[in-house]
Amino acid sequence: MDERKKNRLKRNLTNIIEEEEFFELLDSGRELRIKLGIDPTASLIHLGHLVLFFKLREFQEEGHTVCLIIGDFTAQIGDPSGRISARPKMKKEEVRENAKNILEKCMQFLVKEKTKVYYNSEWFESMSTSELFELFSKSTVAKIISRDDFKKRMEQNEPLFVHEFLYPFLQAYDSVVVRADIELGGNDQLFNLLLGREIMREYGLKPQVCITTPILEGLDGKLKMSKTYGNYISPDEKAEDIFGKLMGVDDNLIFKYAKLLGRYESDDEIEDLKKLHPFEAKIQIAFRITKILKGEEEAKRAMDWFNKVIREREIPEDIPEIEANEGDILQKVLKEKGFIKSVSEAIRITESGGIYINGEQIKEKFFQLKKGEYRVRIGKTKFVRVKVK
RNA sequence: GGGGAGGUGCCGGAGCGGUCAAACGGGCCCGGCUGUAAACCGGGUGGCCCCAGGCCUACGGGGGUUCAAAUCCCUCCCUCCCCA
Repeated sequence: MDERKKNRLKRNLTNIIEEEEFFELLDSGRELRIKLGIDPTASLIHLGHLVLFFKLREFQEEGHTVCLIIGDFTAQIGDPSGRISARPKMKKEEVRENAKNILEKCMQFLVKEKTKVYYNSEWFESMSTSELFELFSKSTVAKIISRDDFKKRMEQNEPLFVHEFLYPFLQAYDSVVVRADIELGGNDQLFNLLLGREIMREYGLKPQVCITTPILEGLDGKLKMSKTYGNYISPDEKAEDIFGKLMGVDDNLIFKYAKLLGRYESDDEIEDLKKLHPFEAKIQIAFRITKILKGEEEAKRAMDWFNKVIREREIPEDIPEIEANEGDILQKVLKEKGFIKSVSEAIRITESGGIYINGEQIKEKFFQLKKGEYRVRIGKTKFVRVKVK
């Protein structure tokens, strides 16, 4: 395999264990099996997942096969990686439903013919207790608790449940079942991946190579992007929201987004972006990522929307319309129609100057509607047309 | 099995008989500024009532003491630590 291709596969990886083995595999000319496990703990995917999918896709483009493991069994246990508290256990039906959605979404970014899908309930549901204990006997307690996040939990007197403690074994066993050549994961998965390597060896298999991608920080700029933290961008969202949220990413962090999600050829391009005015750079990156997710047309529309609605504060044409009667209180109408969650909230927003009628800020806590048509803005991004009879 | 600590709003974390819809921080919302839904600054942040005021629900669950409880007592559930 030529250097350029190798470098592409190697780009954006934080760990390759072991690098020598990695290149040996690539040079072998074999069609490799690249494993990625996803626990369907939520039914959506976000940019954090996409970092992984984009990497997998690069392997597929070189002719390799992706072994996608839907952790429908492990989702019920909950991966403790990087978490300070235990994940609530999930119901089977919920997991099944999530699994279906997740899979569908994954496939939008992967090459179908080069993807093998496995559900780990296939082997764990029917595993006998003796087989299970056989698996647990392959490593030691000392080894497992040496994990950083486990140590932290214990130091901070946070509960660490036994099922969480055992989780890594199950993930490792997945690798045994699918005979992975390489397992990909986020950087915080490194421990789990490495255990897979060891466990495979214990089962007499050739140990997998472990590769990791950087953790993508969410919109808050601090925590890992995830659904539970609510700091995510999902490709399912409207182009406008994706674009807008990207524009809200911290000026410095956006370059990481560009690097991991922008599908640039090399880091030189990222360096060039950094030379631009921060705003200009962010616009370009937001556009590029939105385009990758939603296509050029929608990306253009989103950028246009951003310029008009957010920057110029124009009221968009295409807004929801509701009806009201003369004499109704605007704030109450907005609550009833679901634009604001409570009347108290509506009044609060009014008091802080967040409600505009036809472009003019209103001050009345109880704004009485007269006949006519009003274009109402609530805060920066919510609009309604109110028709009063 | 024994001993100790603790469970508070979206989250972290004060409060330990009234002045508590609950300090402080984070998050979120609104506003200002601007180059953006960045950064920074200011304000707000249970619900209901046309609301400078009033009412209703809230401090793990249930019960009790008291004019009055997040704060005291009983009981149940949950977590952490130490010893065995």
